[in-house]
Amino acid sequence: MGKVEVNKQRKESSLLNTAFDFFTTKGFSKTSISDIVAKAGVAKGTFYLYFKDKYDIRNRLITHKSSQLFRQAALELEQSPDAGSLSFEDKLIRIADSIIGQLSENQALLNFISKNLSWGVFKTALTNPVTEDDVNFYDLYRRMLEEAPHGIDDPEIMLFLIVELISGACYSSILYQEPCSIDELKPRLYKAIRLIIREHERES
Amino acid sequence: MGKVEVNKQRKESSLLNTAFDFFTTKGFSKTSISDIVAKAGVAKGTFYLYFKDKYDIRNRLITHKSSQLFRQAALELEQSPDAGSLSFEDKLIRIADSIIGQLSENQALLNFISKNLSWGVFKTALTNPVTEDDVNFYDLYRRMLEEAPHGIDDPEIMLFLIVELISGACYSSILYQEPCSIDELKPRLYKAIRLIIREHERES
Amino acid sequence: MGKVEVNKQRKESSLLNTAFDFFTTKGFSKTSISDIVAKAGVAKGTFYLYFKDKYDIRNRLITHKSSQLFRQAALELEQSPDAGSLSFEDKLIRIADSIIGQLSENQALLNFISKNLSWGVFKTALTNPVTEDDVNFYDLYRRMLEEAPHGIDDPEIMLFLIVELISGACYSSILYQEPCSIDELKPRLYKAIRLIIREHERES
Amino acid sequence: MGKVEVNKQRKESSLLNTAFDFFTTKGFSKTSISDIVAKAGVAKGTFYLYFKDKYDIRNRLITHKSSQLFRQAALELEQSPDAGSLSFEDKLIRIADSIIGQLSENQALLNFISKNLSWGVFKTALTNPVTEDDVNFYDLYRRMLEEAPHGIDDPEIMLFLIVELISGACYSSILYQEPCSIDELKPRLYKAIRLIIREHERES
DNA sequence: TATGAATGAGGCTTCATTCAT
DNA sequence: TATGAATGAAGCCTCATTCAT
Repeated sequence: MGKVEVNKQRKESSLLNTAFDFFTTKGFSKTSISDIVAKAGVAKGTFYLYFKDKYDIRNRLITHKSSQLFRQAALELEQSPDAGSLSFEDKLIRIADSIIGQLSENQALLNFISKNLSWGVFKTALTNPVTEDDVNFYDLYRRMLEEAPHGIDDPEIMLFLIVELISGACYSSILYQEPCSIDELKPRLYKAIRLIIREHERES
Repeated sequence: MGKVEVNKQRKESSLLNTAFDFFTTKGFSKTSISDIVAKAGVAKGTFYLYFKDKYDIRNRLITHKSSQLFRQAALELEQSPDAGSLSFEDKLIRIADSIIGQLSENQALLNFISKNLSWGVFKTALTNPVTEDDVNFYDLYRRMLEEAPHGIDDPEIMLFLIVELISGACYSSILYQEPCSIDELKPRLYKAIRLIIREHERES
Repeated sequence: MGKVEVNKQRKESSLLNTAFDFFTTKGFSKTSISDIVAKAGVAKGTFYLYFKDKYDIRNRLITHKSSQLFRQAALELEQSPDAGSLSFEDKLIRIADSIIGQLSENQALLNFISKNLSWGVFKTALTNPVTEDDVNFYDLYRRMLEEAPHGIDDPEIMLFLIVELISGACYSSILYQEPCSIDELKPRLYKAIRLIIREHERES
Repeated sequence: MGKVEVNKQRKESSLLNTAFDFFTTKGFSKTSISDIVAKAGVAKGTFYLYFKDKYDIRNRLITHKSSQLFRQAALELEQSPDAGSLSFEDKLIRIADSIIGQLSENQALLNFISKNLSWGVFKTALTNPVTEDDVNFYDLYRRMLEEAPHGIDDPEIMLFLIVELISGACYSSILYQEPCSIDELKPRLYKAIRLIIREHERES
């Protein structure tokens, strides 16, 4: 609240942003604390007032950035005029499409996240928002599930399969155009996702 | 031929094996050249006679180990009594199953490969065997394709999707039982793979 | 001001002195940073807080030591009782004699400086004092020139010739008594210097 | 004589030439034996059949190259049409001029020699030719002295002073145009040399 | 005579982290 | 809370030289 409080927030933010810039451009292991504090304009010791160590700041960044990805996707879905009329399957595809879009436009972010992502970190990111405006994607997902007409078997496994498929596919096709560009891949990818969803839909 | 040549082979092997042990137990970045040479019983300088640097030995290991994974899978398929009667789809599932089996039993290998794998490296590994007994999986895959009854659309993309799905799924479920154990995951995973394959099968 | 500042000064001094000792006894290329920090009693990393690298500390030493040489010579000249009555030519000879004297008594210094000296470094040393008590010899030289009765043509070239002659002559004769001892050489050397000066004196 | 003998000569030559190329371009300490043998096309061990160590090849190069400098200067003087009519003083100036000319046109050589030259090495170079076609400059100098009309006092000291003056002056003015270009310097330099010579000429 | 694999000490430098101020 | 000087282990790599072939 007080000036002091605000100032602390500013410092932490500054460190996070600077670290993110370096991690995405130079890579984690080639970025030094010196780099970060120098550009953030604080003393070396100060870094350790805000973060336990180098890994701490990285993990906080990953969860925060992943969360923002979903936050943005959820927002886009919500604000879409036809949101009401979309099926569960369509909504998931929309979310996937939004995330792929964001990653395409921010390849540094994609690289940073993929290199460090695991389902575990991921789940944490989506379940335990770090900032107040981080989204709790799991709540959203649960709400969506309720709308599914026939119910979904093993919804977490289903999400898991989809996330892994997307994450692997994006990394390779966006960053290296391998085995093809993301645009060429999309139809195939989305079809595969739809098939996985349908497979999990409970027979009526 | 001579003693020298044999000795060189032994040294290189020794370095590769030792490095692999360290990479899989301590991790790549926490393994030092000193660690490797000390345990391999050679001088530090000797390391640089065989490998350009630390990254070089890692890449050679990844490609070699990946190749061996497929080699073993191909071998098992070939030696299977019912090999002749299997459909294209079934054969792919068998290969996947073999690889997942190997990775389940060698989690250190799984960890090492996943952390460092990309489709690019992967393709290289399968296309350009480093050792003479490394398998050229691409040839095998091409032969299998020919047997597919109706032909396959975009066979490389299909393989890509399957590989990414398996690789992501294995990492999380084998190493961390997240979101469930690999055995629980298998039915869902294999079903998803079958769906992807069918989607790529050309309509008759 | 504070303790810290004083401590830093002490550390830097300690490093400079220790480095000088090693450079003059073991030689530059055979002196390692390890040698220096070990004897100076600081950590290896500390060295790099004060100097960019090994070359940096060498250059700072050369300029500083050269400057001190001239500082001492100028001081002796100034304090000499007959200073006022000396001609321009005599003053230069006095300075040369003082420097040669110092170098004779400190052969390690002579060896260190000669091996690394060039007119460029030299001029820098005399023009840009590094410590506050380093002397600006160029100012002194300019003042001396004004006293020359008829004026001097190309005073910088003249100084250059004298310096090169002295520096080459000292190195060989002081350190190796080749082709003769410095004492035997002096009359010839000073005569040569006087001739060079006269040659540059403008005809009245 | 035999083929073997010739082959050995070729190898040694090849090593010397290659080393010279590297020393003059990369510098002595940054040139490795590996560099030399690789380019010379011989094995590493072979190097040590011809030279004791790295310093050995450097010293042999310095003496050889210095000697060639004088050889060429002596040759030019000899072939000059007016050679007969030149005074002792003029002949020395001619030699100096030839050497300065050669060094101007081969700055790499100048740099190499200056960095490593001392009167001791120099004298050795001129007294003990290494190749059969290296010149014994001392003999020539002695013959020239005999022609001097009145005789020369301390001829070695005189030569020493001249050599040191030229060598220092060349280094700075040819390589760095400091304090002026060699062409601007020449009149002053030659005049200084003439004065030194005259000073050593015995009064009749 | 010639090779080149092997050596291993040692080089320089970086960096995460601590702690006195 | 903030600083930044100090640490010192550890990192990677080079290279002159040797020696078995």
